[in-house]
Amino acid sequence: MTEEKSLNFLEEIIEADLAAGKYPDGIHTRFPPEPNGYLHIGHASSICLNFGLAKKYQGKCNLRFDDTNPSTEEVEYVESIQRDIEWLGFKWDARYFTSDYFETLYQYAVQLIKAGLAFVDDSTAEEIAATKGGINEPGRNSTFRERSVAENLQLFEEMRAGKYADGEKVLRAKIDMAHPNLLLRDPVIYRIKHAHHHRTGDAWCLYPMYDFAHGQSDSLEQITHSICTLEFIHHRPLYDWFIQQLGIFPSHQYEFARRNLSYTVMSKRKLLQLVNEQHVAGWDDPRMPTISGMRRRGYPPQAIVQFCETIGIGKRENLIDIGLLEFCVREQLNKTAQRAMMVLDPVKLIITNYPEGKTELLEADNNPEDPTAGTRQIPFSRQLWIEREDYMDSPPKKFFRLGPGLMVRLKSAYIIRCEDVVKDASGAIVEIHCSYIPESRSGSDTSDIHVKGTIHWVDAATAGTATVRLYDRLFQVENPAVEEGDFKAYLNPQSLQTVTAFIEPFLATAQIGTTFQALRKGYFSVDKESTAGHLLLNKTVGLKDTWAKK
RNA sequence: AGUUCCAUUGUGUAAUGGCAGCACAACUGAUUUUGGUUCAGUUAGUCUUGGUUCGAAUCCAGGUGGAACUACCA
Repeated sequence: MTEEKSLNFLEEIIEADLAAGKYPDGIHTRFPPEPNGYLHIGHASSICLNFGLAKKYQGKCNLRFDDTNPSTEEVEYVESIQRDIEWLGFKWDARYFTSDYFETLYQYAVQLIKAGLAFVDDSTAEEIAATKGGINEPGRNSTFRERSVAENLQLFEEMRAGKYADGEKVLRAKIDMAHPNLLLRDPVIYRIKHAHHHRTGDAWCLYPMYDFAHGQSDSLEQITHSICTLEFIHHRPLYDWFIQQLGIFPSHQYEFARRNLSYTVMSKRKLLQLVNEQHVAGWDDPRMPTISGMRRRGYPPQAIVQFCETIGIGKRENLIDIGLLEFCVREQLNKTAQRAMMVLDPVKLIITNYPEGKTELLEADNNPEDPTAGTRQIPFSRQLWIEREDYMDSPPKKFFRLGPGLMVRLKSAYIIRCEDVVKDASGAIVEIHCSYIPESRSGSDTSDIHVKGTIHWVDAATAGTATVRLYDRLFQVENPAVEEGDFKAYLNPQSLQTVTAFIEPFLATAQIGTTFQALRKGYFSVDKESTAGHLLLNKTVGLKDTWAKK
């Protein structure tokens, strides 16, 4: 018996269906984004679920763009969505657009009209809302509800032909105005919209509503398991009703709880607002919870997939600790990232007993977690840059760095002892003077001195510079969505800080998109706007820091 | 208030009538030329009240708490 991973509730349903022989041709899922925004980490969860389930059970998964609302949908979004799915490592079996089915859907509507199950309503949107009733009162039938089939057919045809203005008429399903589920109170299924569609152009001025398009599209593609988020649970009776009345392939809808991440927002409306009002630099700003933002920040796709698998799926409200995502990112990067030294907040360190003008090359591991990564050589000389926070005038106990008389090892180099500091008029430290121990050279240390701390450094003579964007959480509160007032009031003003850092020489040629670990400081990724003469880095995530916590 | 859904350590998720487990987080300790990694360990949970049962996180009933629904958005 091998150890078996427990099943989530969807896997259980699928295995039961398969065991019952319901789907001899295998299961078929789909990922159905609306091309009206960029994909975010919540979508990644759905992508992993739909594509993952298809793969696990040797089924198929389609990509279908749910493009029934031309006023918000754009080609730019279609392209970004495809790019993101591919980057995550998934391949769709077929790609469709709901707009591919516009003619079929129109014929389905005609079929409903003929069966006396749909009617053209001349009421305004306000009138329809007013007669809808509420959660505690039934709605009232529209005065147009009893039009003849012939009249409905003719009016619907005229609607398609463009005879009416936006909002003048709608097609509604005829179900039950007293139904406790508000969605079944004669829902609107077609509305007039004289708008240019990104794919069908001006061929239509009539567009189906989600409820009249989604289930039928699933059915046309023979989707067996149509997985969506919890808020669609009330739509399921409608989904089933259309399929049943139309007598088409019975796809079934299943719902799971959307994933929420702490310290960010996940609604496309809010993300769009952040972009439009320039609180961030764009959909792919590294602070955004979008797939493209995470890619630009340096998150490896495997980390996102691992995260989605780790959090699993369920049906309850949730707020997942962003720390878990960061753990997954570190876990992936730790195994693969090139190591390098970079000083973010520099202070000059002078090794007083090291000869002026001398430079030697020292050997350093490219990745201690991966012996095959080899080593590289880094220059070392009398003047170095070290991190300002690695020195303290009066250090507390257990501060394993520099202070008056204290010793540390310079990573891959020598052990040094702090002898003196030079301060300016305001008392700020301008230079730290140390002596080094020649026989403590890394790899051939015969000094027999053991120090607690090791710090990173960069040779001042050969250092390059880089502009580094340090990112922090986008919001100051755990769950901006539930706070009072405008969610933007909770944005973290410190979410982006830019510094100029010193880097060891080889980093200057780092390619766009590569992510490396700056020793002791975290992971950094070369931004797409980086140029040969000007290195631009994004902080991907810091290292776990058990010292800073104290 | 009507309908629907949900409730397991701080967070997320398992246990499908039979030992409440896993991951993250937190905390100890060991190792470490990254206060990283790795390793060993600790803390901490079944919303509540009844019922069924030899036995309930699981089944039933009531309560409590939370969420969703009243767009010509998806």
